[in-house]
Amino acid sequence: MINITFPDGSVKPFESGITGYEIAMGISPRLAAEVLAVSVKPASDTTIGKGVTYDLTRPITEDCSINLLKWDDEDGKKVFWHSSSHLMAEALEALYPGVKFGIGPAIENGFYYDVDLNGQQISDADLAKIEKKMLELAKTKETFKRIDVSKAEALDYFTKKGDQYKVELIGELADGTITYYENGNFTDLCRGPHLMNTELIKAVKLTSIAGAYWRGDEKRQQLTRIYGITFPKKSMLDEYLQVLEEAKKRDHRKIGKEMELFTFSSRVGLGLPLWLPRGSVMRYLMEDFLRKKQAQYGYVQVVTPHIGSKDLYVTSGHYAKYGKDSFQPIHTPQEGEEYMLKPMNCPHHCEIFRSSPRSYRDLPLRIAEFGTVYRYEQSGELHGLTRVRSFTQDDAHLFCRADQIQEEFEKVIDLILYVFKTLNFDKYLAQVSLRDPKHKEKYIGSDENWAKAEQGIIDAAKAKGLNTVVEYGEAAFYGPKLDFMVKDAIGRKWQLGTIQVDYNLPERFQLEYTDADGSKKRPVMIHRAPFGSLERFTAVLLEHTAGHLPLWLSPDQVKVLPVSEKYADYAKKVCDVLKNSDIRASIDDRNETLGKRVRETALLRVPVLVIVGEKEVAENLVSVRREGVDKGSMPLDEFVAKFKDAVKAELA
RNA sequence: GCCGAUGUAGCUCAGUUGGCCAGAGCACGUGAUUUGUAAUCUCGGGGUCGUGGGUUCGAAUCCCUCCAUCGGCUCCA
Repeated sequence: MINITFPDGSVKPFESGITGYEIAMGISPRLAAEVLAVSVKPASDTTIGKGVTYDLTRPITEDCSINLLKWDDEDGKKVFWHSSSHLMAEALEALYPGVKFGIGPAIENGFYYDVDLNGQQISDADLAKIEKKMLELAKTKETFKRIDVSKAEALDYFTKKGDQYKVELIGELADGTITYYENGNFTDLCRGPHLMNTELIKAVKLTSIAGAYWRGDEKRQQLTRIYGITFPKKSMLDEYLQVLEEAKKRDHRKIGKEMELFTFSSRVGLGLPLWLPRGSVMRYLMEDFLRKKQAQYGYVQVVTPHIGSKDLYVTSGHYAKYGKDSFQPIHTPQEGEEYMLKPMNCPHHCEIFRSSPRSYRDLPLRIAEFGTVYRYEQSGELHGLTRVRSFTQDDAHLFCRADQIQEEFEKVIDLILYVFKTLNFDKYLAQVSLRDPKHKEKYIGSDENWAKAEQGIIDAAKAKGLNTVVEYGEAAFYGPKLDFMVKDAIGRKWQLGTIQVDYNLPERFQLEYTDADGSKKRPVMIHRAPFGSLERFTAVLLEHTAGHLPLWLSPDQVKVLPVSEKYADYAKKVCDVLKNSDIRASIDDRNETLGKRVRETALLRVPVLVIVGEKEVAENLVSVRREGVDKGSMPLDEFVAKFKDAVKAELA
């Protein structure tokens, strides 16, 4: 007998060898029909991490805690999509004889399979045919069978089949750990786990075809990657397609153009954004917003140049690591003198720390800068404002003592949460990235410091009540970190806001402070950026809000529209009053119908319209429309007061 | 950087198998109209069909080069 612990904490005994499916059936047949796989974490495994996902038919043979995975669980979806990729492979094999398979994993939204079509061509037009075949096969309720095989057997099978990719993969696996999965006529080398059968897959959409190198190595064979997504219900697919459609509408590149926020020019250069006047208003507002808050949190603001001598980056170590792939050094008339565009602000800030002797009383020293940095991203990687070659980080470096890490983290978390709240990101998750405990040698800094910092981060996240996941091995070589993942209005995830501990740069720059006992100590450095970069944040914010920015951040807050030219003078007067009250207002008294001007203003996403005509002039009123909703008319001063209150409420 | 697709007016797009001076809507200019909450009407200007080369009697259309955009790959201090 074995003891199995359920998510609610209850423990029940079972026969050893019981399967996830049998356990689910024991609870209810309805649950069993819905459950996709089971997460098993042996009692002997005392790490914080998740369990291993088992097939529902795989025997469970030791004391463990389990979690029955359904569609709503990330890992449940993974199994579903992984099985779907096998189903697609089966369909491909049926339609394209001789096709060879690379790898076919589940990804965040669906799955893909890298295939070598053996000289055959495939285009978008063929996808429908493959989808149809998949659904046809799915209906036959093929079971996924897990089979243990020996290495020799597996090598023999795929060598005979002529699939050199699988042969290569098998070559790297240890004998005794190799499994096949079989569905229908398709046999694949696969660790699993999989669904019980294909019938659960009710809706299929193959989304795109792309080239991908075998094992991501551009020197090797190029394979065809086919992307797809599947669902257990047809309605879910429809919903998903609708979200895609919505995402297209919210594309920040499109909205940025419509709202006249930013543009690009190939003559200026790839990936170098030009902020237009309206976008610049927005950007300065974001800076002011954060600068003000940071001042409250004890930050000091600095300004540093856009270039630095090559030596600076040799010292920081970045030259050795990234120099080759960066913008190359700038030469001067002086022989041997070289400067680099700064790829980050930290080295400059380290030098600011060094500019004067520091005492433990000075710590934490929080140095902030909206620092523009330049990174030579590969041309194919550039994308709107999310991936550019010049961007401005809302950067700050906190120099502190080891025992201050937790408190500093807590403060930064507060700051980030304030930013999220003000900009209406209400769904987020914190990811704590720690060392890989099995490979401590990969990281610099002492064990003691790492342990202290990691615990500090975890405790800070807990103290702030964050919904947290811990990932081992995800830390940078120079320190652990905490990242925020936010979900936008249509459910997409973005990584925003990051806090990182750094043991490396203080060492390289020989940073020191004098401690209470007169001894020299090395400070810890924390990098943090709530927005990440103004460019990327703007992109995410535009997609999150579909361009309907909060009032305080709208480049144009109010548009004043006279019903006809007859009321233009009154409209001008109203507009002046608004401007004098620090409201970003402008007038549209063009010789166009009111309907047309309302429409155009709405398309520019100006949040508030003030309309004045005969009645307003006579009674000294304004008629107000906010985000398409008529708010009726009111005296001008009442409108100003209400408007200011609304802005204040947003920033509270 | 690599693979694939795309590139026609400021924007969104038509342009059949190569064949009259290359089209539409919006935007822009003009005149009329003086408008009450998402598109008033008139007339007009505007394009080396991404670039350079080639095939052809003839190229937006076919071929090659380069550039850019989009989707992936790789990378992300």
